[in-house]
Order: sequence, then structure tokens, then C-alpha cells
Amino acid sequence: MPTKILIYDDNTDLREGICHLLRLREEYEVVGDFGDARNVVREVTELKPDVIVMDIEMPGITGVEAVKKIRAIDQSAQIIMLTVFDDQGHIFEALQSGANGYLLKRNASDRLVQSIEEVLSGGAPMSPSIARLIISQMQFLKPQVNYQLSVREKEILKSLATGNSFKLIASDLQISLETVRTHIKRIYEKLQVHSQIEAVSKALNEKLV
Amino acid sequence: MPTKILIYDDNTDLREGICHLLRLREEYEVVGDFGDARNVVREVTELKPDVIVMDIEMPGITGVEAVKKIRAIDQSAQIIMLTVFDDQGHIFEALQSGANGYLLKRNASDRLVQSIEEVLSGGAPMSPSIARLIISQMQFLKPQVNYQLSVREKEILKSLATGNSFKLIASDLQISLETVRTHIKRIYEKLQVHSQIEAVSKALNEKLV
DNA sequence: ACCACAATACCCTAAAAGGGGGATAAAAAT
DNA sequence: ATTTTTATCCCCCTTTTAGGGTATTGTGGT
Repeated sequence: MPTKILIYDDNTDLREGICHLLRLREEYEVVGDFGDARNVVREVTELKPDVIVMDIEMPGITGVEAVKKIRAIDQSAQIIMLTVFDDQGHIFEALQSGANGYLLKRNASDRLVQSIEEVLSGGAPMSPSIARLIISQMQFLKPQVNYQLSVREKEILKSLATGNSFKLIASDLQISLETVRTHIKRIYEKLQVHSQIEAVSKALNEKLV
Repeated sequence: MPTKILIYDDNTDLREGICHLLRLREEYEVVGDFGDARNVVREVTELKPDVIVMDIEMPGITGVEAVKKIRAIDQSAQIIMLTVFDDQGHIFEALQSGANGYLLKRNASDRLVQSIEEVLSGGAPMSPSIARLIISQMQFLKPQVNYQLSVREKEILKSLATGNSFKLIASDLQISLETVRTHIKRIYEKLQVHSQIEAVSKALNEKLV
């Protein structure tokens, strides 16, 4: 049984180019191609594609919105996003909404077939510049300053950050309320803050919890 | 000028295999290969490699620690991690500490050369299963529940989450402390919490700020 | 005209948290 | 052997939050 593919792109030339490209291979069957995603839910329901190639910039509803709608009704279809932009906003939104891969149009022609194989085998094809963007995003996720909190202090800060009151922390850890207070005072000193919220917001933002 | 490559892997067979593989290509020059990364700082300083292939599991210091040390002295070398594990912990730590790519050993032999090209041209080579892991991690990042907070309430919650006291929020927004309190009460109702920390931790964790 | 809602403001009381001390015992570091 | 750090506990007093009300205004919808 061939792999069923559904294509969305408002650029007719590109769309047809992709169709032709894929029709050269008998392991693929292009079950549909559309210039907009207004009826994406019905189309996906009826055509049951294995792989969806989705342009991001389209009239009517955007590719990202389309992905959200698809994911609401189908979690198994593999979705490859296609775009000319490699800016963070689009990429993150698309990937967070449930896309499986993300190709720049300029890489599409030589990498699409390979990418289809890749999503089908459980991978996540991305154009190199996109992979790099994602990774740099992650590095940026950890500035990591060391405030030299003791083990106990970290424990208490963690508990505080999940929303526990001093009282609760005390009974959780089987220590007196006063002890919790003492630890908290030291934590405030070390983090240079003066209240719970500041401490918690600092802890969560700098992910030292 | 050939691309200078430095290799760390405690498995001698694999390490020599990689060396041979790369020496077949005259555009690469393996400037060193080591079974552990104890002297990584000195080695990198002296050999000035363009690309470093770094095993994660090594005696002495781990690949992740080695990457941190390298990044402290050199931001331009491209680092490709090599590992047998594809668990989240290792991957995130490595990427966050500054690695540029992440290959599973089982993919290494056929993808290493390609991956070296990729890091050199600004990409981020990853084994498919790793790319998928990272992406699923991102999707997991946004559960998004709608608590129907009003614009003003969101504003106040946001301010609260950055560590501001009621007083500060009041003077920031030029409203009375009591009004802030009223808003906060409603926020608590809507989020179903009973204190600042709970609200802030919920807001930050579910990133509704 | 009436209703729902968001935003504003005030009152009272009780609970929780913050800031300043001081103190002790055990473990770790010097 | 002595000092430092860590974890534990207690006191006093002030400020901030939480929970319970009630009330006024303007806006948008019916």
C-alpha cells in the first residue's frame, strides 16, 4: 500500500512541482493538493493521509492553524511544514502545535523525499538552519548562575515554587515552621530577593528548580 | 587548508574506525584522538580543531562536562556529540551546554561525514530519534488551558509573576491597593488557587504569562 | 431600559510572611 | 584541633496577603 500524501500550498507552481516529484515514485500516492487549508478538517478526515505537506503562509487560515485543527482530530498523520521564513516565531508555533518536521522551501526540492522517509520512520526532518535555531534556543534556556544554595535550601525552594506555604513545607519535611523560615531567609539572602514571589519567579525563570 | 578534527571516545576500536574513515578524505585532518577528556582544555587550546567529535560516556570526565570546559575557552569549534543513549537527560544537558549536534553511535558511521559538513555549514545534525525527542519536548511545552482571565487580570498576574508586591502593582498601574486586591481575588478564583506563589507557579508553569 | 461584566474602591479580621535578633549540635573544611 | 557551614529551633514585631463582604462606574449586549 503506497504512502498517502496530502499537499497544501497556495503557490500553484510549487504545489504542482511537488506533486510531480512525488508521483515519480510509486511508493507515494498524492491523494490531494489544495491551495488553501480552509477545509483541512474535512479533507484530512476523508483522505486519511499518512503525510501532510503544509505551507505556512496561506490565504484564509495559516498553516499553523491548520496543524492545530488537524491535531485535534488526528495524531498519527505526519506533518511537514514548508516555509520561506526561518524566523523563530513561526517555527516554534508550528512545532508546538504539533508539526513533525520543518523545511525551508529553498531546501524542499532536494530534501522533501528524504524528509518524508524520515518522518515516516519516526524522525523530525529540519533544514539545517532551523535545527541550529532550535538548538541555540535551548542553550539560551540555561544561563545558569550558581547561588550556592545548600541541598536543603534547594529542596525548600523547590517546594515553595510548587506553591506550598511555609506551614506545608514544614510538615512535609517534618521540621518546625521556624526552621523553614530560617532557611527561607537564607535563600532570600543568597538570591538577593525579599519575598516568596521574587524567589519563585527567579527560581522558575532561571530554572534552578 | 583542511578541516581540523579532534576525536574523544573511550572505545579504541570505534575511535580508530572514525579516524580511518576521516583520513580517507583529504579535506579533513584528524589532529588528535583521545580516550578520555581529562586534558581537553589543553588539547583544544593547542590543536585548535574546527570540529570536535565527543563521546558522552567516558571515564574521568564526561563528554558533557568536557563540552562545558571547551565552551568556556572556545565558542567557535563545532562539537558533535556521540552517544549510545537517546534519553532526554543526556541530550538536553549536552545541547544546553553548547554542543552543536547529537548523533547516536548506531548512526555514526554512515552519518558522521555528512554531519561534519552540516555543522560546518551552520546546521545542527541530529539522529532522527533525537530530533523527534526534542520536538516532542517542545510540544509538551504548551498544554495551554484557558482560565478566562480578563486583560487587566492577565496584566496583574504578569506583574505578580515578575515578583512585584500588591503595593508595587498598584502604583505601577496607578490604581488603589484595594483594586489590586480585588483583581487578585478574582484571579485566585479563576485559577483555583489561594496564594501568590500558587498563582505564580501555575502561571509560569502553564506559561500563561 | 435593563443586565452582565470588567474595573474601580473601601471595610474588617485573621493568617501568613518578612526582618531582626540569638542559639545549638553535627558535619565538613581548614 | 579549630573554624565554617549546615540544619535545626525560638523570640519579638511589622508588613503583606487572604477571605469575607459591599458599592460605584462605564461598556456592550439584548
